[in-house]
Amino acid sequence: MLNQSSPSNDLQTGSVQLLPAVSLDNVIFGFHHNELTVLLLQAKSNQGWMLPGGFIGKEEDLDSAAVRILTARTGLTNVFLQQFYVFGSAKRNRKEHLGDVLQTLGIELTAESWFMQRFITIGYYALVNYDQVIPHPDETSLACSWQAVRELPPMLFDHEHIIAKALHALRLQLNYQPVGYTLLPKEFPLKSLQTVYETILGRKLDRSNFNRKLLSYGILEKKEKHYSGASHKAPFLYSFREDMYFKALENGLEKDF
Amino acid sequence: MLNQSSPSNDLQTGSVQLLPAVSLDNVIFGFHHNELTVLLLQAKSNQGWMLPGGFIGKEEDLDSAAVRILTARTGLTNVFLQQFYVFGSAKRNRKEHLGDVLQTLGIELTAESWFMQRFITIGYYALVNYDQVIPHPDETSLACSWQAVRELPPMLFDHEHIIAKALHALRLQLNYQPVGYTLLPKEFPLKSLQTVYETILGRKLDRSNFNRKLLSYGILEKKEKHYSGASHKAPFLYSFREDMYFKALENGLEKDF
DNA sequence: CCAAAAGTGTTCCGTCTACACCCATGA
DNA sequence: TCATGGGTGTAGACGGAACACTTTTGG
Repeated sequence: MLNQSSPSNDLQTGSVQLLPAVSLDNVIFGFHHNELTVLLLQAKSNQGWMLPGGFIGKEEDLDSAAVRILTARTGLTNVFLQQFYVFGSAKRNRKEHLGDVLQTLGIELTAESWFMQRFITIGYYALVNYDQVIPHPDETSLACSWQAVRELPPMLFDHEHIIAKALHALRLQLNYQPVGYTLLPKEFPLKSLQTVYETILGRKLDRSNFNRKLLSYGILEKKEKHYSGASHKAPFLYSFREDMYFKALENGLEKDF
Repeated sequence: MLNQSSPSNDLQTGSVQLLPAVSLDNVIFGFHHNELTVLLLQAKSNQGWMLPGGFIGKEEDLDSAAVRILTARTGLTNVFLQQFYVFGSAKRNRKEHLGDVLQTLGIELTAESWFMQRFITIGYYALVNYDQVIPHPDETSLACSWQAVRELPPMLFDHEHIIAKALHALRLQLNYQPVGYTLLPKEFPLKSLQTVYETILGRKLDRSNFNRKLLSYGILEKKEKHYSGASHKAPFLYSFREDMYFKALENGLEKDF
């Protein structure tokens, strides 16, 4: 019976029964030093890097599993997290590496082992505030740390491809949904938000036009000036108007006149 | 062992081993009598309607499975077929109905039966030429036929929701990818393409502006006039320039000047 | 000649783009 | 007072919406 063949392992979820053949990988984007970064795990076994992922409980919603996995590595709850693609090529070779990982854990492998079967993986991407994350490696990992998207370390499996696809989805999202609420601190100068956009899109934007456009959406609220001590005009700080922001996430961005 | 728990049934794929816990549903859109239609199956057991779906072979690419399932019901190969969402709520109740379906087939059900487990399903949508489809019901179905999207019959499971989500994805696609190649005959008047767009979007478009816009993409090629016998000016026929069309599918639509 | 639908042109308006100009700040 | 970067203004290009006018066709 299927139930018996699933291992009652506690890798991810205590002794909960897991859905077989399906995994989930989170591409967690942060923003630091004007760079777009991703939170990655480094495998103990062979020093390769991988996305924080996991499996889905037998009676667990997909979205809940994604949140659970994200929370386990970052400590965060309540972030923007969205499914973007299912990677289902039959040749997604987990196998040759996964053997190493599991041996490190002392898990016995046979040809029919649950872990050796073919997996499809569901990709989610998240946007989180870099400063609020406390990276937690899991048992199979040497390290859990941020890496610049522009110069990724050697990645295992097809995870480099998954990141590329996530970035593509994120760029599309910019066109019709707001971005930034979960990436930036509560209050921020417009220039920071512009840099976020520029970083995601990979190109420069015109300051004047960017300001006008973003303000026209009505999702920003002007706060007091911020004196940084630099020898130039102090910029105004802004915060997102939560009600408007989430409405815009649902319905898409449109100017209201 | 997992292998033994999967049924060697021949519902979908002969006696091939299947991926457990994952199914795949195709939303196959056609276009007929100025209506957007979907190809549906009617269950023998309770007369409810459902999407043509199936399971994935143990060593089969996801995309290949989607094509196989589509081909089985339509006879078509080589159509536009695209993954759009994974439905992973734990409460996706296949169960109460699936029992009926399987009893009709004489398959024995126990609580631990393979078919009774919780499934996630991967949604694909397809755009096909209505006239080229020869609907083939499967063994569990009374009928396989086109139904208007605007007045769907009573649907089983969450399939009405899946169709709604597919339509939404299709509408988004119109903004940055061309549509129509697989929906229309090789040569067609611009008015037909406009009706396709209007049907998908659910609103009227201005004829003049539509023509200008579509022609500006450079994916259409003007052919000879078509005399229909109606008492009005004969429209020019157009065909898609395949090279341009597929380039635009990849890179998105942009006018080239 | 007429109705119907295709084809073409025009005007209006809002948005995007590029760039210029002024303002505040600390050195 | 100077350099730096923030804030604001503006002219031109571009694209979408609405609508008018012309052309072709069969009756």
